[in-house]
Amino acid sequence: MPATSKGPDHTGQQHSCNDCVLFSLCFAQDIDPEARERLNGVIRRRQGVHRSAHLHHGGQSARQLAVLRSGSIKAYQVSREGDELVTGFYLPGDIIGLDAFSTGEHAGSAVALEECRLCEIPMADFNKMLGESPRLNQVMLRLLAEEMAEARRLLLVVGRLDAKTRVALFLLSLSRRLERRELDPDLFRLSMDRRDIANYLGLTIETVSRTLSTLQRDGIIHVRGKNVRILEREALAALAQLEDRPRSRQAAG
Amino acid sequence: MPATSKGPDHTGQQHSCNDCVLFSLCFAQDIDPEARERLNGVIRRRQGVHRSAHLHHGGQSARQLAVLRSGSIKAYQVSREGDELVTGFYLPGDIIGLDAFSTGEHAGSAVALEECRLCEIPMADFNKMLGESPRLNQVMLRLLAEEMAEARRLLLVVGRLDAKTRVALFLLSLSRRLERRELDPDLFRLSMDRRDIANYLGLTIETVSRTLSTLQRDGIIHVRGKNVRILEREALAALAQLEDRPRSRQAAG
DNA sequence: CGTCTCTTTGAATGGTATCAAACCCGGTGG
DNA sequence: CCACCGGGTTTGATACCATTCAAAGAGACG
Repeated sequence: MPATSKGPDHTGQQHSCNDCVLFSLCFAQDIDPEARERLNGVIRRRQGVHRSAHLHHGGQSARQLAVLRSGSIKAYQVSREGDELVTGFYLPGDIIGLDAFSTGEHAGSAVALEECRLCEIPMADFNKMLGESPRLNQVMLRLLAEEMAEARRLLLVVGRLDAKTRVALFLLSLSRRLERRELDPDLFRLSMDRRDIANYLGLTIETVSRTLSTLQRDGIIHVRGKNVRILEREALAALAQLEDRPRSRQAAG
Repeated sequence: MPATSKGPDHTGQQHSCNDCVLFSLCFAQDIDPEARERLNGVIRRRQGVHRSAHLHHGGQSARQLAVLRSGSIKAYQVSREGDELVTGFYLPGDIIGLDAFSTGEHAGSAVALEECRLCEIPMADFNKMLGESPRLNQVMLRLLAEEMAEARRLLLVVGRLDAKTRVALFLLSLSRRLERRELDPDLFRLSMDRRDIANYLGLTIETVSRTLSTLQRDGIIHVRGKNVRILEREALAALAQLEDRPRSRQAAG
């Protein structure tokens, strides 16, 4: 039990993963209790990470791994020409910084979309733990493979589906993730702006806006600025799934 | 030194990674000599994998990890609707089956595009080795992170660039990979058909064909069926890089 | 020398980008 | 309190590129 008698999370004061409200979402649940104990010793709780603050930039050598505790974060990469490619959005419980595992340098950047709190694990400590715990390694492999699968899904969405389907999938995906975090899956706030959504989906701002307007006109959702309410989940899911799909042909072989 | 006095690779008879001509490309170069020794004990050399033969199907539980020794392989996933999504092409030295690390089941399928030879490592043996060698784990993490980076690159290509740029990038990428394998980077054969290329790039067969024709008409490449010769690498690279980039380019559905 | 598949080419359609302008909203200062 | 901003968002008109539909050409193989 926590030594502090305060609430388990709102204070940001608890010092053990075991007491964390996010425990069931965090990778810490999957490692041995002893490893978790060690983790507690090296984790730095950080709060007050404000909007537009960067967790890391692409190319930077990775100083730590982070788990998001509250708020939301945008992951993106910058091409040589200077334009941005949004690769994903992190929600509480998500782990940030896996992209540095290949080279030791971050492949992309991560920036807070709103006020955030984090658990940071210094890379040196983490690497030491990796060297000693095969179990932890396997958990990391699994997480990376999952992120991989996510990237592949996005590939399908971005490369092959029409605008309406992309937006529908985006909303549903977000809704599902919120639900897993025991938040309202039908009424939520988009912490990213239209530009980020458009970039993420491989569309333009105007198309995203138009598509949202269309969905609203059809009574499927209600949008007002960043606030979204899903009115007809069925209809949205229908759009996302069997919207007459362009291209994509059958397999050979 | 090999006991057999034949050539190092063409026979497929050598029984040690140390003698393999692909050693410098293979992940085996990165692990401890002892681990490599153990690897040699469990590796199954397999040849005569013919065109259209599957290495594994999506959903199948992973029986082994494989390293491609010769030939080429197509990786793809199948959606519920039955259509195929080509996620990549493997060349000699590439490792196949990392997608099974999250669930133990393959996320996608892999099929030979031509006659292939492989080194197969039974999953049971490999997992045991993983449990004992943190170094091997790290190598796997790195490989997975690299495949991840590759997927992200593809995301950029498929979701945002116009057809000409996509095709140019595809050709250049292939060319570079061949060069690393000490093959001619300017004259090669596409082992995949137009449908696979189109699917991989998120385009239609016709568009790929037309684009290749245009590149030929402009004197940048020479194409005849599956055979490609790069005539003006500079021009091709120019197309791939600073082709006036739309904010996002996506086509009709 | 047919037949099948893959590839190329042509013409028309259509979805999305683009260009442009209005709108909304929070913040600021008069 | 209101006018004035400036950013983000929405809406409209048009252009363009890739898809689609259609058909001819080229290879592989019996």
